[in-house]
Amino acid sequence: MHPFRTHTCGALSKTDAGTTVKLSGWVHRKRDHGGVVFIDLRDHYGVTQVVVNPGSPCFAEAERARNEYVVTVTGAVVARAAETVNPHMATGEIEVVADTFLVESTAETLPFPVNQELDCPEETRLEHRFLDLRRDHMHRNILLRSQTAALVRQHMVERGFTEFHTPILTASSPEGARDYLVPSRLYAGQFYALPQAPQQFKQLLMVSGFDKYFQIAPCFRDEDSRADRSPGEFYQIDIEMSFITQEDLFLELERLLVRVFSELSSKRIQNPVFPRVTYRDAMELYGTDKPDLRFEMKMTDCTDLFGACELKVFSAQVETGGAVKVLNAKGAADQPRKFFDDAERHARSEGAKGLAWLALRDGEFKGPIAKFLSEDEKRGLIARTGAEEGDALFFGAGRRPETNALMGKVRAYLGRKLDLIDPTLAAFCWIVDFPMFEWNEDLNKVDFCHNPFSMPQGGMDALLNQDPLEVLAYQYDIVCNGIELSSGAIRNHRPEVMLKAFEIAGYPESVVKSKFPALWKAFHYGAPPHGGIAPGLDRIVMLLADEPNIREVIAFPLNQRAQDLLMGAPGTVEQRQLDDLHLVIKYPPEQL
RNA sequence: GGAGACGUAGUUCAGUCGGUUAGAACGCCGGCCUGUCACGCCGGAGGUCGCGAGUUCGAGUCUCGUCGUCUCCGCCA
Repeated sequence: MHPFRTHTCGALSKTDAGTTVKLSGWVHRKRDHGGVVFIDLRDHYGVTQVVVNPGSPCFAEAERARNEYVVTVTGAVVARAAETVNPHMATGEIEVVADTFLVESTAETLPFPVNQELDCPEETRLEHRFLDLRRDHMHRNILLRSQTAALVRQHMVERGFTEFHTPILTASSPEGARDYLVPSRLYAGQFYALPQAPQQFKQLLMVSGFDKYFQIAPCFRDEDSRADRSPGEFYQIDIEMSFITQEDLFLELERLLVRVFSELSSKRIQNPVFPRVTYRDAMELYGTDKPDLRFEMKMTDCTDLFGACELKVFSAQVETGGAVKVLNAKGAADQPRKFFDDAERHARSEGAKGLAWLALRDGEFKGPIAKFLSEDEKRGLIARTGAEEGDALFFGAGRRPETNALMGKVRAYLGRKLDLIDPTLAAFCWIVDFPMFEWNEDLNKVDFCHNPFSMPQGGMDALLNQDPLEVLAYQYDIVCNGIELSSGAIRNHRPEVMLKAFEIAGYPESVVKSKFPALWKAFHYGAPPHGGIAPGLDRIVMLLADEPNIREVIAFPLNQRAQDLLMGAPGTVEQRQLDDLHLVIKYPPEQL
């Protein structure tokens, strides 16, 4: 038919004037003047203005064109007259005067405009994702994702890492998230599971003597979604190294992230050597293990100031072992009443009964609880929080963990509302020294806090001689701008230490052997000390693109209810397929 | 599983205290227009106000239920 196009719509310039080109693309916009017709033709590379003059034999065909028709045009590149140059357009110095104009395919009325970035319901966008991805914004996000993956690969290979492909059909793992199961045809009643992460495989590779592993690994978890958590599947930059310390791993990952963020975003990295914050400090100062360090505000523990306070909810905390935590919102005293009301409403929506506040104006504390505080208590507050004229203090009181969590939410709210967050910053930090164990309230027993395969700090000695709830692990998180990119750990490569750790959490030797047969066996044949991390690719791209929602950086995401409305997944299958897999469907009562 | 916000034309939205025939912009269809670039001008079509009950003389508007979407909690070692 017709040969492949000779040029693209993004790169023509004055130097091409006089040449004949063949362009193919989508009708981005049409301006029909009756006489002359202008068509902005768009392809993957950009937009070029095509001019169709009334005398042209293809004039009638061009007038037929509508938005998003696919057309092929041949014609001469012509330098525009000075007064018709469009400075807002990369190709604005030229235009293509059409000799031939072929409509390749037509388009129905669009469910949403492609040529402008208008908000429209996400459901509509996902049902027409192929159109949504044509839009400049999404097109750029998906390109950025590709560039990120390419840069990560290049960097890791340059650093001496080897890329692996680990199995997608694997065994169900007993702990962690809910698995996606794949029924076995050959073995009735048995199932594969899609990997929640290649965790055990990468550790086995360390035992196999590959000492620097990486993989941009698909991971599958059957858990509910969030704005920064896609349902079903996501990608991790999975990394594991042998013969390293926690600090070695930190330096390696800092090198990668600093490079990715410097090359692919305009954000300024707050500290190229990421601050280390202990888990305990993170909870006490920021009320979360993923603090947004783009702004400084920390909470102050004022529990002991209020032992004799008239406010029972304050004074009670000293006796009951709870906490009174205070945030100083600098300069917020003059905020309108609505600001404080909204803060309280926000706190209530987070499950708190109330949130107290004081404003320091004209040298005096003002606010609903001011009259209950003694002069000593007020002086103590000023000394403790550094409150000055014009500041506002926010109080939370109750059980320590819940109060920390609540005030963490309030801190995030204040950061947003008071415009304290510098959007041009990338503020990374390491959260270190996670506890090895925690108290499980439901089961009334000691349980693993995070990954049972982490090495306890102090090794066997710590497990034998310390209160289990005091033992820390070589377990860490990497956080950026309040988003957790990954957990990681120096692993426990010693079978006897592993056994002891599981014993403390109440699991006998038989459980370790039966639940984790591969690692258990491998660690008996010379296991190197090793550790790693697996930052989420989707979340990194989300930060690079400055998107609030992870679905904006995934070409074909599931919706919040884990459905793909475009492809129709999940969907029912033929009885024959069920028979092959030895499956009988047991419907819940409401679906019968 | 729980909570909150939202649901009006293809799309984004307005719609007053419950009151006549539910509006605007963009898009779509038709006509006019030879230099626009978010082209312009004229005309037209397009609505089960998510769905179902209820209150009322009268419901887009109030109440209840339900469905859907998003956000959060639970969950995500």
